Amino acid sequence: MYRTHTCGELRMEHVGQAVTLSGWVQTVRKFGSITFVDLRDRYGITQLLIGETLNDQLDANPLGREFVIQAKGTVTERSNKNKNIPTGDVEITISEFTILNASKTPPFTIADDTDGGDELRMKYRYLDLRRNAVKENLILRYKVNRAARNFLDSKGFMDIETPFLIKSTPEGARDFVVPSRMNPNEFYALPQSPQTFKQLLMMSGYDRYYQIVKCFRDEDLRADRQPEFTQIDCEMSFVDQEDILQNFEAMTKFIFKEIKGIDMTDAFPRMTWDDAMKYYGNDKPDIRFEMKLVDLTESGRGKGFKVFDDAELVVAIAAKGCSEYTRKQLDELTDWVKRPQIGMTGLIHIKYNTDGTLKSSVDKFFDEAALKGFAEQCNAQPGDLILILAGREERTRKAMSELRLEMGERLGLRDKNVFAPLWVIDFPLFEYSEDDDRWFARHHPFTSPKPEHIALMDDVSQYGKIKANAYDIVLNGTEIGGGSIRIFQRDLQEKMFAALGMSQEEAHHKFGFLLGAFEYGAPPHGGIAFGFDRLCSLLGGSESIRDFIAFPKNNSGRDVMLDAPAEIDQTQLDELFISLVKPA
RNA sequence: GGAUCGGUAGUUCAGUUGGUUAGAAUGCCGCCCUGUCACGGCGGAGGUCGCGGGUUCGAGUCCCGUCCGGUCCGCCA
Repeated sequence: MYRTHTCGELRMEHVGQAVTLSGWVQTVRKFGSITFVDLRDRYGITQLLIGETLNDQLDANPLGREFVIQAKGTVTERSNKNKNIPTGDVEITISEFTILNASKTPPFTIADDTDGGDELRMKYRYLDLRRNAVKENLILRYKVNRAARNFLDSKGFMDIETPFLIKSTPEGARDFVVPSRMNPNEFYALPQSPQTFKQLLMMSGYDRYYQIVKCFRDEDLRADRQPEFTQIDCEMSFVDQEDILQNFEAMTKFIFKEIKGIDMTDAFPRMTWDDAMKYYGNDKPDIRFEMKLVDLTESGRGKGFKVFDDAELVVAIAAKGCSEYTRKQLDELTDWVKRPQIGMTGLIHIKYNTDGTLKSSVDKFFDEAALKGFAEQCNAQPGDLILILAGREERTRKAMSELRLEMGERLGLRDKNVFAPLWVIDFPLFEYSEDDDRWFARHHPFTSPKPEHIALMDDVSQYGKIKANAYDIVLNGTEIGGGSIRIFQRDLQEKMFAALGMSQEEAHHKFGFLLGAFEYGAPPHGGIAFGFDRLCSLLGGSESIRDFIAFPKNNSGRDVMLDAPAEIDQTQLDELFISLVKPA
């Protein structure tokens, strides 16, 4: 038997017991004839006391960091207790120890405050995973997983697996593809989500389905995006949008209660997509703070200020208590909006001084009364700073959305420990792409239009006005989930494909299985999918989902530990009838 | 595809307008130490300054290219 206890469980009540522990050497502290060893495993750290009688063995086989050892001894009360660790009242007086495996000196210290940089920790991820900080994140992930399953199980949802080797779909993200050896020159695709399968399961009568499942999208990465990621994927039959919102609001509350002990008693606020865009400039508002966007396009015109007169959009925010900003701070903000990622040409400010006077960078064009008018529109108070951007509508709204978040950050209004959920509803069904000169499904092609908007589908000029029964759940400015009520009638689905520029033949070729299924009794249904990794990172207070994935990939989609992706043998290529073309 | 920041000892970093032998902390090795828990004391080893080219009497430092990593834009139904 390698161990009788773990390194995290011995207490005063165990004093006198003979125990055997196995684990990793965290540190060795030698004092001449006695030696202290901190022994670590997943459960904690226990101090070993190696006395004089074992000195010869210790001298012959010195212990180093990360050696795996087994130690036998007696639980003893410490003379000097350590209040910082749960096992700090006791130590094990060792009578016998065995080195099970030696270790090289690790490239970085396995400690809460490691000295290792990201790159090194990723290369030696198996060592990084020994660290408390990372371990706690994986434990959190496991707990969120359990909580979601417990909730869904209790509501009668059934976990059903769906295949990973499927067919490439035309819309959406780029697919990862897998060549088929048995079907030369043909490829599987890895699922971007189990979307069509879960709909088919509804048609098969499994009216409450869920899966915590990997999805794959071959797009460029970010701190919160991985090429393979995990969704809590759900679908329900015989439900309308309200049923789904209620059910998954309850699930979110359950998870917060289980994981954070937070009671979210109030109903989640709901905001239409139109309002989200208007007041926050994006479809995932961070509502931990107000600072809403105010449209000054009309009121700014006609005063001879060319920047406003020529702008498609003039938009402002009022930053609370920032009227004392210095020239330097304002210049810095101006540089911030001029960065290529934001792409504005300038920033206009109005200081609403505490004495009630107004001072702006455009005094030449706007008198005190006009400035006061702006201030009133922005609901600004003396002491506030009004920031204004003007230009092309889409870019300007986006830039102001970013500036709002930046100001929120600077003013400390984005507290990680405050959780502000909301539903964004009534998304547009379609989105126009200038590049492709055609309409795309904003959510996906299976999303149902609002019934009262179905008639508009006959007129392309009205496409922009059609709203969908689609919804996102947003937490602190991050989309943590989204879904829709689906189309379940063949004719409407065909209409949808047609609207997306797909010929009847093409639609049948790509989605014939789904259209066919609609003809054999498809129930009304809808669902939602939560971004599991993001949810975990939010609950764990981190910006990066990589911290919550045991073996994540880097920015370039590489696994630096495995050094994947990698070339494959010519034999393998031959089997797959694949020949390679060198990139230009 | 683009922007931006970084790459110097095992590790985390410093390194001035280009100028003597490239430093610190920590880790590692050796010796000492019976109550430490960030142990302590003394001593020691440890460098292809990412790589290639250029400018210069002289490059860690300046220029060009390239590779690697972080963050972001585009992209991600």
